[in-house]
Order: sequence, then structure tokens, then C-alpha cells
Amino acid sequence: MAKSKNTEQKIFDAATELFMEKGVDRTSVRDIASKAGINLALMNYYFRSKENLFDTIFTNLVTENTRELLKILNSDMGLEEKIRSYVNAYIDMLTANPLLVPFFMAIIHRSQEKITQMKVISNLYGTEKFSQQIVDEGKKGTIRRTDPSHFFVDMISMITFPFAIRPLIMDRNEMSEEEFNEFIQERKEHVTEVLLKCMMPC
Amino acid sequence: MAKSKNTEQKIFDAATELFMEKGVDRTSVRDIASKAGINLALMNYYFRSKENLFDTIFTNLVTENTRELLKILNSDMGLEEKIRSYVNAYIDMLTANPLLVPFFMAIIHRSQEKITQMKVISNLYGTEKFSQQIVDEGKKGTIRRTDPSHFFVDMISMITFPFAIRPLIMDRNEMSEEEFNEFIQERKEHVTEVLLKCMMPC
DNA sequence: CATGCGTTTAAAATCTAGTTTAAAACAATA
DNA sequence: TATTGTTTTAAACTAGATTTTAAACGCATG
Repeated sequence: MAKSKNTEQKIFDAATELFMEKGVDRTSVRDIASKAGINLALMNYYFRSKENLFDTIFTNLVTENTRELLKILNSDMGLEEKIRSYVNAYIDMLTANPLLVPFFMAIIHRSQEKITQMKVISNLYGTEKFSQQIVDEGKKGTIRRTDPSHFFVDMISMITFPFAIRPLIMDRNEMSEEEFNEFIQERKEHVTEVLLKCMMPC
Repeated sequence: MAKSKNTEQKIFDAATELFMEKGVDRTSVRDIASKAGINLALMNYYFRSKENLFDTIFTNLVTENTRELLKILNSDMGLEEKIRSYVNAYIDMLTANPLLVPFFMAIIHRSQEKITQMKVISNLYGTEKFSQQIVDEGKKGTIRRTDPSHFFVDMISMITFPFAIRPLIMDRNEMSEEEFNEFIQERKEHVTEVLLKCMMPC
């Protein structure tokens, strides 16, 4: 029982990195083993199969990274403050983990049929309370009447999409890593502003 | 020389469909051959390798589908009309071809290093004229001063991202195919409005 | 009509990847 | 120390993918 947790963890970590970097299908079990510095068969010993290892990792990634965001979305903040914190927290999370979005995009494409994974991701977006808030404030006249589903899609689009096409943005604008990060930091303010402005009761 | 063009085309078409549907890595040359109704080795004869076939298809997909959009972006329309046509044309194009975005996202992840080297990519976003227009009108005061690179990213994010996460949106809102398409059609008006509103000179 | 050329097919060789097996090493404990 | 359960190793197995080679086909031209 000695090194068990240790080895299992090493496999888990190595696989996570490789999956995110090269994609699941382009990562072989042998890659994982060699990166983790363990014997090939141990992957099968601890996780029954590559696909099962992937499921484990995937679920873990989603739940780990969305806890905070969900909390904000379902908090009691006012609409403006909520939007601002959500945008900031989301962008911070993705900045710390820039491969997350491209990885997710690839997974959605890869496993459309795998409903379970879709369900896991759907958790990402527990928006009932937030939607209600938008409808309510629309009725009160505090903001323009706004369709919450479109609004939410706008929001996550503007937040996450730049990470999905990062290489293109960098290439197009001849940006270095740092310049791209600056660009992303600027977007915190920018996206918040766009979202608030378009629901202002003109 | 009899069936040459024919066979080459059959391979090309079959591969295009499969790549878009299942992803490049999960499509085997056998799949392609059987779908195209040709012998396994013919893929190798016409396109030297699977990877080379993929490059050909990818380049073709990009150029075919961006011609129209680029024309609009570099036309002499006024800003408002230009934005409206661009959003409409882009959404129409993706509606006709709903796998395009998820496919691209997967490709960006799959071949990051390769993609920036591909010259076709720069074609995707030839935005000089459009950017200039935004800067000019900002100076004139017709619109708020707006950073063109953020604006352009906002625009393509809101247009394309919903297609990338289509299964999630459908699952979350319990939508049928048709309902999703309606949702997307609504977005033409919605996105245009958001974009125009946020550059209005308050 | 046979020669040559582009095209197509078939079979074999090579490689890569996931999984399994069987035995060895190890650790804990009775 | 002997026993037992866990962990590790090396090697084998299986399946499939890709590439190569050579042979067959069909047709137009000399």
C-alpha cells in the first residue's frame, strides 16, 4: 500500500498534462507511462483503461474549475456586481489554465455521443437564479428587457472564445505570450462594459 | 485517365465528411476508403498520406468558406450595414455547415504549431480596412472610440461560439434541432444589436 | 496489335497502440 | 520466517493503421 497513492497520482498528473497539451487521441498510454516514469501496465492496473482514465480526469477538471464560478452565479450579488465578478473570475481561471478551453472544445467534438460528459459540462452553467434576476430587473425597468439565454451565451462567448483561438489571435496581431495576456486582461474591463452597456435602459 | 478525377474527388469528399463528423484522429484511412467505395491504397496514391490529405481538405475548407465574408469585410459599406451583413452571412454560412466550427476548434487544438504556418489562416481575418473604419468613425465621433481588435473578437466570438458548444446549449435548454436553429436565427438580430449598441455614442 | 501510361487492385511488410499475462519484488503481519 | 496481499516489471498478444511493392487492368497511340 506504500507507493499506491503516489503512483496513481503520478499517472493522473502526467495524463492530465498530456491530454490537455496534445489531445486525448494523440496521447498514447506509452507516452503517459514514460512521462510518469512508471511501467506501462500500471495505467491499466490503477485505471482500467485509457478511456476510463480520461473520464476520471475530465470530470475532475470540470468540477475543480467551476466551483467558484457557480458560486458567484448563484450568489446574492446585484446584477452589475455579479457580472463583473463572474467575468473577472472566469478570465482569471482561464488565464491560470489556458489549455482548458481548447481542450474542452476538442472534447465536445470528440465525444458528442457521450452524454455523461455533456452532463458534467452542463453543470458548468447552472444559471436559473441568474436568468431569473435578468428577467426580474427587466420587468422592474432597471435594465432593458433582455433574453437571458442569449445574454448568457454572449457572456461566455466573449469570455472563453479568445482562448479557443489563441494561436490565431497571436499570429494575426503578432503578439508574444505576454502581449496576449495583456490583451486578455484588458478584456475583463472591456467585456464587462459591453455586457452592461447593452442592457442599459437607454 | 478515366476515373481519375472521379476517384480523387470521391476520396476527398468522403474524407471531408468523416473528418468533420468524427475528427481527424478518429477517422481511419479504412473508414475513408470504405465510405468512398475505393481500395485502401488509393488514398495513398492520390494524396501521399493521411496527413497530406488532411492539409488539402483543411486549406480548401478555409478558402471556400471565407471568400464571401472577406468580401463583405473589405467592401465599401457603411459600418452599420457592414456589421449587419457580416453577422448575417457568417451565421448563414455556419448554419449551412454546422460542423465547421467544432471541427476548426478541434484542429486548432490538434495542430497548433502547424496552423500558424498555414498561410490560408491569415485569410480568415483580413480586417485592416474594417479596423480602420472603426478607428476613423471613432475619431469623427459617429461612434464611441472603440478598440478594433477587441471589437472584432467580440463579434466573431458571439457569432461562432454557440456552434462550438451546440450540444451543451441544446442539452441545457432541452432544445430540438429546430429549436436550436431558431435560436441561432434569433442571434442574427440579437448580436447585431449588441454590437451596434455598445458602440453607440451614448 | 502491342506498347506504354495512367489508373486500380491485391497482398505483404512495418509500425503503433491498447491491453493482458505471468512472474518477480515488496511490505506488512501473524 | 512464512503467508498474504499489493505493487511493479517485462514480455506477449491483439488489433488496426499506414506504407510499400508489385502486379493487373483498360485504353489510347504509334
